[in-house]
Amino acid sequence: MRSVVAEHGFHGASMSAVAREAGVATGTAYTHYASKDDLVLAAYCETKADLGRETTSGIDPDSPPEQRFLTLWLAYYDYLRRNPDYARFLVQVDSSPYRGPAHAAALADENDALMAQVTMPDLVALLLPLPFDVLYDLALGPAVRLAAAGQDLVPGQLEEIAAACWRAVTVQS
Amino acid sequence: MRSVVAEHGFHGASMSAVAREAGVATGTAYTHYASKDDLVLAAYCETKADLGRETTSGIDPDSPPEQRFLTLWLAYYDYLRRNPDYARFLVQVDSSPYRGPAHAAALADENDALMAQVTMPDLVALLLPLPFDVLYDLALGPAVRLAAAGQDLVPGQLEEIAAACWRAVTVQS
DNA sequence: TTACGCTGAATGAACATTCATTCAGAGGAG
DNA sequence: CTCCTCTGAATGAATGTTCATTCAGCGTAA
Repeated sequence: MRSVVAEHGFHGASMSAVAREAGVATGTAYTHYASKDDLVLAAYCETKADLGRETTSGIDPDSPPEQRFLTLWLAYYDYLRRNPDYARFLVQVDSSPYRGPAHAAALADENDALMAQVTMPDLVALLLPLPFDVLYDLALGPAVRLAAAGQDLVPGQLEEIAAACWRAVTVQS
Repeated sequence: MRSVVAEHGFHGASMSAVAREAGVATGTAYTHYASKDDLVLAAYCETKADLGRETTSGIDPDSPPEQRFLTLWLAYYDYLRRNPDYARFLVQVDSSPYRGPAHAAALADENDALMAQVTMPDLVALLLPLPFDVLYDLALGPAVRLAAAGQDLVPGQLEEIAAACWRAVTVQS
């Protein structure tokens, strides 16, 4: 599902196309998922969970909030740059009507390593008083979209952009 | 088309739904547009053209580049905040497979007031050497997505975010 | 043998597109 | 003015296609 949506959008992501890509028969999808929506949501949750796990594991919990954010941002970009289909899938879900249900399902999953990171009080204290979705869009959203665009950036640029994202969502001292 | 896509996504945007929203019969759409894709592209071009025109008219060409950018950014947000359907439509096109054709069609339209603004040499000299799409995503993309989210921001926050966008796409002195 | 997951053709709903038909109104003749 | 004809945009039911979903049956493992 992630590959087909990444390549052809939700338009071109028929269940038969998804099953073909997965190397199984059309009906097999329905032995694992109740419906197409269910499959989309499951793919979203799985992707977000993997992403959260992979990108938070290398963060030193004792470093200052800005440092933790920058490490997370770069890990986000790096993981999605290596899995561009995931990035393109996430971007499309997040700007479609699946966005609401998908976020709800992802939160319900819990065990979210990313959530644990971004709700640490010393970091929260620095954030602008905006809804979580808006903060995400401004802070980590650019990493996802940059990776989805498939544009290679030199390391120095990446860090500049990550720093700009940090400034965008924190109160300026 | 813009309203229906904004509300229900490309999924829910059947030609009959679009025609109903427009208050005409299904077939009438085809007396004006060759196909559904043609209608989507036309809606995108029209929206982008309106947006460019409305948001660049108040810019003082003699002010410094950063000032011009900030004025443009705030006008962008303001116009789309007043037309949230446009914002939601643009966001969905820009992360779908329509993105490529839509950008090509919008550029072919020319007469683009926005293009004239962002290709002024004194501004270009300050920008990071990145593809135009990437710069747009980092610089004005947040204004579109913020407006699409429908979140009201206090003026001070807006200007902070606009400034962060400027820093994200320009070389840091 | 049973049990079970996988298969892919079959099904009916929904879709984009077409086209025979309608009809408001423009324009010319008387 | 009235009457008649013509025009072409608008109509919406009909068409053929594609889709999500189902299910009877197949192969395999125990």
